[in-house]
Amino acid sequence: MSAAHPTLEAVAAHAGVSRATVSRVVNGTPGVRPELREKVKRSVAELGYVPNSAARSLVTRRTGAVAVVIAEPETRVFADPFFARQLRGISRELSANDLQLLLMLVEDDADYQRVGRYLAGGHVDGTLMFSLHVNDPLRGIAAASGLPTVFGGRPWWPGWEDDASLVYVDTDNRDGARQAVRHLVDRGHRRIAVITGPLDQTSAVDRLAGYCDVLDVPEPDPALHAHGDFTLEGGARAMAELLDRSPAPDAVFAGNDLMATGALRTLRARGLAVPEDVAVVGYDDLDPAAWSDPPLTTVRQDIVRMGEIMARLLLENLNEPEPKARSVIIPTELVVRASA
Amino acid sequence: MSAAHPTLEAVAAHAGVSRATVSRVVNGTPGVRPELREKVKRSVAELGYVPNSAARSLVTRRTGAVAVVIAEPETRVFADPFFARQLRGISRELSANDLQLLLMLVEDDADYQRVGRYLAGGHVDGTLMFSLHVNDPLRGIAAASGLPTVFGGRPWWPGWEDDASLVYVDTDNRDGARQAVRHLVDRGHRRIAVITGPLDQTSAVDRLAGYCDVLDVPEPDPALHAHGDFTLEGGARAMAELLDRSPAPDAVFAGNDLMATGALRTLRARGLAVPEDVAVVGYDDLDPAAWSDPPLTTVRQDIVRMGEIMARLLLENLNEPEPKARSVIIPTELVVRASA
DNA sequence: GGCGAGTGTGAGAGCGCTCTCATGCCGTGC
DNA sequence: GCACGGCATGAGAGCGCTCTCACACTCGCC
Repeated sequence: MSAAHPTLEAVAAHAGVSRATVSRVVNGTPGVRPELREKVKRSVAELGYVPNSAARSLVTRRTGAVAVVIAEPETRVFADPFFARQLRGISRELSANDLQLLLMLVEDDADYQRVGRYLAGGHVDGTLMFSLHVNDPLRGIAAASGLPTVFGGRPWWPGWEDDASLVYVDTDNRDGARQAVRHLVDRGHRRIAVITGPLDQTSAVDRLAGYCDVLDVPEPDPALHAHGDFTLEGGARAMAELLDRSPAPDAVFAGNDLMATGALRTLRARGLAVPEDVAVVGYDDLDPAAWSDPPLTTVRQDIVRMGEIMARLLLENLNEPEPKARSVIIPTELVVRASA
Repeated sequence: MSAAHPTLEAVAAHAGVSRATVSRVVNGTPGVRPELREKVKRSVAELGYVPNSAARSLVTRRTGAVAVVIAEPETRVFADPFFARQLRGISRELSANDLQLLLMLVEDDADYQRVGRYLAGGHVDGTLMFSLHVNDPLRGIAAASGLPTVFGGRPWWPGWEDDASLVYVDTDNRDGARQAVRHLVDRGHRRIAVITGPLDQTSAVDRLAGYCDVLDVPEPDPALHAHGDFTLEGGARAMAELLDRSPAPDAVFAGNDLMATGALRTLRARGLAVPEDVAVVGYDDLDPAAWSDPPLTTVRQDIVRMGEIMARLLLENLNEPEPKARSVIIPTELVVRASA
């Protein structure tokens, strides 16, 4: 509990130099004689000096903080460790660059307004935004704030492709789906069905597109397409629907592991063997995928890395006034287990 | 992209009053004629004035930010939506009070140092800390920072019970376990086994204590006690161990849902019926508990609320120089499903 | 030996705000 | 009619820092 917080002034007096010199040493600005530099450093250590960030950012116009805005429905945030992983990656990268992570969870309209005001108030240097909503206000909020922004997940609003200043990071959902479906094709499956997630989310849409790519169709055969909602129950229900059609599919690509697990449940209930009667592939490779019975063949995406890259892109934009960072798509990888 | 950020000065000029008056209006300080107050408010709105927090906190010595420090092994943070929920609760409460949430994830020793320096630097008004580690450095870091601090989860270090200034929030693990085991007893089970989590975590220890309470023993019967690690595999293994002893248990209380699910798997593999041959109770009531086969009887804890209460206690300590907030234990609730 | 270039250091202004204190105005009471 | 208390307002200092600019000093060169 040293004597409160010493100021620059105090350190300067202690070291017998001017405030300016101490400032230079503290900030690593060149142009200070090495011996003086050492002396100042000793004083800093001795007094336990820590710069006052408020005073600093008052003059530098830099806050040293980045806002992470998450506008997701509860379900999604809680359903999987997605955000925990993402935050881990972001946190790593930011703290390596001495930036603070300000977390803003938005739930209702009032939150959007609060976030908007806060960002416009210049309390942070940049933002990282997460949202799946088709036409989320975050896009406008980010623009209005004038802050460098990186989006998590491919955005989806009218004309986004033409917005050259837009930077986002996403995993390669489309290619992941391609790998999954190609695997099924390679195993000799002919009637490959698809259970899609909510088609107002880019991840679900892109995975469906990958499925179509491999089968070389513009749209899925309605007989082989069932709609799920990324939940286990939805997957179970969709699988039941598919089985009730004839001829029944001999393989299923589910939009995520949860739905794949639901499908497995339905198959077991009907006495069908996996993968002999029906092969199943999931998506995400969350822990439960390996625990399912049989263990799930699925697509893995590196979420921690996605967070790191988002932070890194933002850092680039922070330092260059002219944003030159471009969006990044993170590759995905098929993990083959017993279910297909 | 309005004309940069107007200052107090600008608003004052626009409204034809002094800086001091604008400040009074912005901060809601009484003693301004209503009509003047209105006029100033109009100017604020018109110019889109937002106070500069750096300048403000430079003079008030308040930062308007709270650090949330999470020092948890990856596994734990990712294994369940615990922290997402927790953060949701904290975030709600903080933003309702116009406080920012600064998230600090600590992974290695360097992180501890960084956090220590940061907190000691007075960049935040208070901290919320999470750690399960027996002797986590966070305790010392919190003390050294001199900041109001609330811990998440019962702390566990020598002499913590005598530390009157300590404030923590936890769920009532012990009573939750009591409810679970009492339920098994009430159903007529006689040989009730327990699968514990890692006994260097308070939650695992407290749940074991609740088990002992109901059975009225100082320690679990070694024949009925197996060690797990809060993972599915661990639960499966522990269940196998228990079944290999004789006489085998007719019920199992697992320290969490993951281990309970593992136990179910082993039981199914051995052709035993649940709950007829062996009843199973879990703990946590995460989503997968309801999806298991059969659905898990388990203990629910209100994690969002835990976060809210942590934030609320911190707020009290922030405003009262003399900490008077006391720790809070959140009640738990048994959820009866098919497994017991 | 004098001059310019180069380098290291200090003085001082000012970032935007809060808050104390002085000032001015009104109404009340004798 | 004058003194006084109370209330609304403004002037100004100062929070701790950065950064520009002026100054001092050293060196090399003609």
